[in-house]
Amino acid sequence: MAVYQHNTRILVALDCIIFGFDGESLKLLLIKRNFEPEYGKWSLMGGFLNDGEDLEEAAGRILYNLTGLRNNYLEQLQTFGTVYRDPVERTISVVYYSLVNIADQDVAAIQAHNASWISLDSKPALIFDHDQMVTVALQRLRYKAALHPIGFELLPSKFTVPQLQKLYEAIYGTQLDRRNFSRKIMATDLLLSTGEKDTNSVTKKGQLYTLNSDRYRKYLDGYYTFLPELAELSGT
Amino acid sequence: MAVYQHNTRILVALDCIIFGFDGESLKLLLIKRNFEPEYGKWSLMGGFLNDGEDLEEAAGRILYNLTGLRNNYLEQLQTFGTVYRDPVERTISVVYYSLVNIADQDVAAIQAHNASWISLDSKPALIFDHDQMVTVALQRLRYKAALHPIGFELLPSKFTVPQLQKLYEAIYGTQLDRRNFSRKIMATDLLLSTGEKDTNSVTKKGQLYTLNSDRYRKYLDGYYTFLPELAELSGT
DNA sequence: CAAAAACGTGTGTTTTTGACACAATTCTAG
DNA sequence: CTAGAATTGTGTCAAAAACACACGTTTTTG
Repeated sequence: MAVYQHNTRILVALDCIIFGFDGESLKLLLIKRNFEPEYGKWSLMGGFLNDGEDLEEAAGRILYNLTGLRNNYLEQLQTFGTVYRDPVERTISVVYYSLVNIADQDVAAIQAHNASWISLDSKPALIFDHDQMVTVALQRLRYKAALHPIGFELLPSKFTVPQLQKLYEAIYGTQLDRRNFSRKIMATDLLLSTGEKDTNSVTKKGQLYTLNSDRYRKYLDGYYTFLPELAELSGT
Repeated sequence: MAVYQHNTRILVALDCIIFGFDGESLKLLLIKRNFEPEYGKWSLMGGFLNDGEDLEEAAGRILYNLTGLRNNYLEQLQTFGTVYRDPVERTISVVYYSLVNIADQDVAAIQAHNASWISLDSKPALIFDHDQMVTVALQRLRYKAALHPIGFELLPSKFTVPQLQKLYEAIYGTQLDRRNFSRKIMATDLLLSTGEKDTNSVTKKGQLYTLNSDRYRKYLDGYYTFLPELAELSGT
């Protein structure tokens, strides 16, 4: 087999940023490392690209190992490649982010990896450039969720409108008007009524909806400003 | 120096998608290869990541070699990493896209690389997965240009509103209403009047504006729907 | 059974969009 | 040197969307 001459081959890692939502706050699945390097510190879940493995496939494998979940929302975020980002050896890292329904997790797999769900508010410092990765991922999540209905990926298959609103409020760290939010979401025709009510609620039980997946796919292609009030320019 | 054991090191390439605008149509700077592999075929400008070189730095180097330009708009698009994308040897490619003012190019450097500006409409087939890269880049450009004022990067420092409109029409392949477009752009306060007029125009000479760079930077952070009519869902 | 908490729907005002009219500038043809 | 064609600049108005609030309903708790 022919090869390219005179060019350095380097390590290719993958890191996964795994978002979840517990009904109150946005969470990350992080690992307290019980292995080297950086034993004892917190990091993202990661691994190396194998021979004969596509990038997307490798990201899926890493996600599956940790959560037991397949077919989640998984999107390439960005590749990080400054020279000394990994002090052990030069390594570039292709970072993916994933949105999972926290209820579907494989608790045993998570414990086996010494991982836990941490609120973004109380996130510890992470190794290498993983903090920067999380920052970029959160930006991307905010960006995409304002224009595409990907928030549903973080909710159970049946959910109420107020739950969805709490999710958006957690993602953006703001308060939204309940009535306008409801009208906006309903206008998309993305929700299918199940007729059931949320039995977990303490007070009035909200109506449970499921996602209209045909319409969902269409909304992923185009874009729709779900939350115009979030478009505000940061500097003004 | 410690190293990670048992993991394959692979080649990391970079490819650059270089967009330009000639006043009529959106163009790509493509290379007719006079070197192996795939001698004689068309491809993107690319290269390999060097030791001691950041990814962003490498992309900038490749762009500079071809165009003689630095400090252009340069953004990482995505990393392509299916196993057999390069038949010579497994290689992942970190792809960047760049927006350049076509008037600033270094003609000698471009000729030396056997490159030319090709309209997107008449783009030849490219090697490997470069066609797919271009498709993704165009999607990204359309996405970003609808929400951030990055179109200006493709224009000369002084430009008229009709020129800007022609650019948007080329990016999206549609016709826009002149009067509504003007109102929308003016409302952003992004344009600074120079008092001069466009002497190249054949008929009525339009007013030349420059970009208000302070406001420009703010618009890059947040988002603003420059062209709401482009939000239409592809499937409906 | 009264109060508190959360849910669901409605209404009016303001802002933005989208469609279109008209006047002004500049070159060219006769 | 003037009429007409092409293009640029500004304005108007109706419809749609966004925004700010009001009110009634459901359910648990004390």
